[in-house]
Amino acid sequence: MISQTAEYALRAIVFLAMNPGRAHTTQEIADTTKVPAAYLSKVLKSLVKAGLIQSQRGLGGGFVLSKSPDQLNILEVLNAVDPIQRIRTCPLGLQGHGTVLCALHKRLDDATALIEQSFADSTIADILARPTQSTPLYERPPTKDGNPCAYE
Amino acid sequence: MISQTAEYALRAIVFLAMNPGRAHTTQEIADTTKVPAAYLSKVLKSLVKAGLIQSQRGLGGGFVLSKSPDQLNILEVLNAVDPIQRIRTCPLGLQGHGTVLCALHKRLDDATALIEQSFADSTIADILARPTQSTPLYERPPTKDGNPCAYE
DNA sequence: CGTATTATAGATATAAAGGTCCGAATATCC
DNA sequence: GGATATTCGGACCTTTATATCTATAATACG
Repeated sequence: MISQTAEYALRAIVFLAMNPGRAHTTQEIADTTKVPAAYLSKVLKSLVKAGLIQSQRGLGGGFVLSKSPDQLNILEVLNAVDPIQRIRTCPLGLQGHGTVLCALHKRLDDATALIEQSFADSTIADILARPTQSTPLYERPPTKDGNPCAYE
Repeated sequence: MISQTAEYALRAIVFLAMNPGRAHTTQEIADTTKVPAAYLSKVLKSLVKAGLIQSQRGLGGGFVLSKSPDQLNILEVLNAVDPIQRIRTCPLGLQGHGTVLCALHKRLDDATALIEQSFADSTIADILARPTQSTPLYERPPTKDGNPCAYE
């Protein structure tokens, strides 16, 4: 459905949203989200480039969200690493079709639009707020002192 | 959104649905649908294995649909070559989560379900019936005698 | 200033998807 | 039966996605 890279990006964003107040290093995010650290580093770079997170080098450095979780939706995260492609012209390259899609590709693009809208409508804050039996990314609910990484 | 392979499979199925009555060779389908013939051959093999189309070797052979276009939906075609994967267990492998997904993965699976349903609801016949300005796969509308390949 | 810490950049390796090729099997036509 | 057309099965190649590794630049702290 979404690429591995997009999945990793979402995990990182959700982690940062759940742990605000200070910067978090690649290693720290990687450990909790169970993502290969070296690869996560690349993904985070893309997120910085897209302006979704900010980075800080050196001691005490790491990554923080650029904006509040209720102002950030899933679609923005996906588009930063692995853009959802709408079908705008005939994939067969037929001249007569031009920008008017045939029924098949219209149907496929409708589905794409559906997903696009669905992701645009759900913010990261929605995910954090959503009541479920298990906390995102964590084995058990975070501790009161806000340091969930003490677990495991 | 969907893989290249899935796109090719759909083109082939739509082509066969639009040209019933006789078998069509790999080359014939490839030419019209603008798909590399050698690769299409592989895709068609998958469709035969899944039971969506039937093959016939030798002179006059080729491929035909196994069932009527109104009994065949897009989801079946996709699942034959590139199955849509629902998220059933926690991708992080967290024990405490088990089969109950956390909010993030619940959200992603909801989107997957949305697409799955959307594709299950549209049959190949729907696509053929849908009025649009351009005929699926073809530069111009098929001729009266039912031989659209005369074009180009 | 020197050292530890951390992101950044780029080269390289591995796996999966996409694509090609060819010989064998099967069917039709004469 | 022989010639021809066509799928089938598998080996092979190419490109892209995923992942790792190493060196470098920026920052903080003493």
